[in-house]
Amino acid sequence: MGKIVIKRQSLTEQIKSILIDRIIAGTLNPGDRLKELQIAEEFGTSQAPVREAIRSLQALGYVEHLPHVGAQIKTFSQKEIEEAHQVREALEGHSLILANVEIETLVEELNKHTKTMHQAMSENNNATFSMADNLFHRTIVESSGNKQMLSIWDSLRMQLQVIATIVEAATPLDKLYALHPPIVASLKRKHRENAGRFLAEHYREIGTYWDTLS
Amino acid sequence: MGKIVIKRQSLTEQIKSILIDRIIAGTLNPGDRLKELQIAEEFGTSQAPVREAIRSLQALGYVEHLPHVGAQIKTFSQKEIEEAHQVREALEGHSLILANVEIETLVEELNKHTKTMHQAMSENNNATFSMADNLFHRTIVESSGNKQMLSIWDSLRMQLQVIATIVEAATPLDKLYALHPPIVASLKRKHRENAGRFLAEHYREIGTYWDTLS
DNA sequence: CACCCTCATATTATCGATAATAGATAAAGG
DNA sequence: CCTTTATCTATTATCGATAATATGAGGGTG
Repeated sequence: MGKIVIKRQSLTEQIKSILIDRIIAGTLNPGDRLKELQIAEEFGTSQAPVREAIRSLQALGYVEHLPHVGAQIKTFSQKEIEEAHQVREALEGHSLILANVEIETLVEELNKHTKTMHQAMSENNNATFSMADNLFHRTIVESSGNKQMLSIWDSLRMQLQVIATIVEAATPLDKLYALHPPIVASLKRKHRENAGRFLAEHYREIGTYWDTLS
Repeated sequence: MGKIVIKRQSLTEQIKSILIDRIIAGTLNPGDRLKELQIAEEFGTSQAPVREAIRSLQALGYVEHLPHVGAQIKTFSQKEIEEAHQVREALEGHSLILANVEIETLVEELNKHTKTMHQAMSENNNATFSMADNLFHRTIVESSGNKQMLSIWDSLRMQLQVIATIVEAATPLDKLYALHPPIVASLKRKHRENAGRFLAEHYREIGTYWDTLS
């Protein structure tokens, strides 16, 4: 029966998602402090669920927590961002080898995303481009059929989203776009190792752009 | 001055480490429930720090939490263990490519661990073997100079420690041992790609042993 | 002026108590 | 005898209040 399930979410969960939304939306910026009681007052709750929400944001890598001092939205050093890129490259590269699904299906889906990128590029729509770019890479990891791998990949999203926006604002989208079709093309020919090489090339280039910016 | 710093750790931290110790030591087994008030009573604290400690164990992947039901030590399915292996292979493989340190130094350290393994093997000391095996692989990831990669690798320890013990108890240590020297040998000749291949071989074999056991 | 205290203040960490919930058990109805 | 509904119980989730702590301001001292 199509009974509507009203999911009673705990306060902690609700607060957590609101805070995450704010971080992603940029209402909360890196460096901002999260004061438990202040937030509690805003939501009309006690300190406890806010505190728990913050701790769980910490586990997700959104905030940094110092004992007896408090939490603040995490700022990412250049080194950390480089590291995150390397981890992603490792995961994506290995996913290409594992790829469980039909290569055809994977290629098709990847093509969908490159098309979106292409479209966004011609409209100079950075937000859409960024999203499609993200989905492209996520699709690769998804194809491994390894949930943990995907969840780890996702956990790095926060750090990289920041820089992605910056890089994509400062770099010609066509150059970024051009890094993707070769990967798909290699896959289409079932040359997984080659696809891996183009993936490495992709990350090498991103690194270069990032370096020139910072 | 050599003044001894008594680190005043928060109750949460203390409880957390005690619980982790118990999980690793096997005092707490997969499936066991963690009841907040019961643990609180044992430690003579209130519910709050226990609850926080448990949530942080959850973040670390040691326990599973169900709303309004509670937490229990996580049990790992075969699928999850396989996934964890794949993630480790991805990270180690990419670390071999990144390896920042002098290859010589790396080779030397890896040799140290293979020697320990060899020694433990001849004494049929599974515990030592397992530890050296672990260190061997951890050293590889460490050599990448990527802290996040190492910390993710570490986070998979829990799941794999369980199976490592089982596999190593049931598989001739010499077969397991034999999988490592080729990796070092390739590295010594600066053939990183080859080293990667032997690493893949290593994980393939472990997977085989694991399959026959379950 | 630099340094080391002391104290005030803002905020986290912890407490003990209560409310809310899931799951088990018993009762009711067909 | 089975199914559904009500009640009970163990436990988590949340509350409001208090204790403990870090940080910064001021004030004294060399």
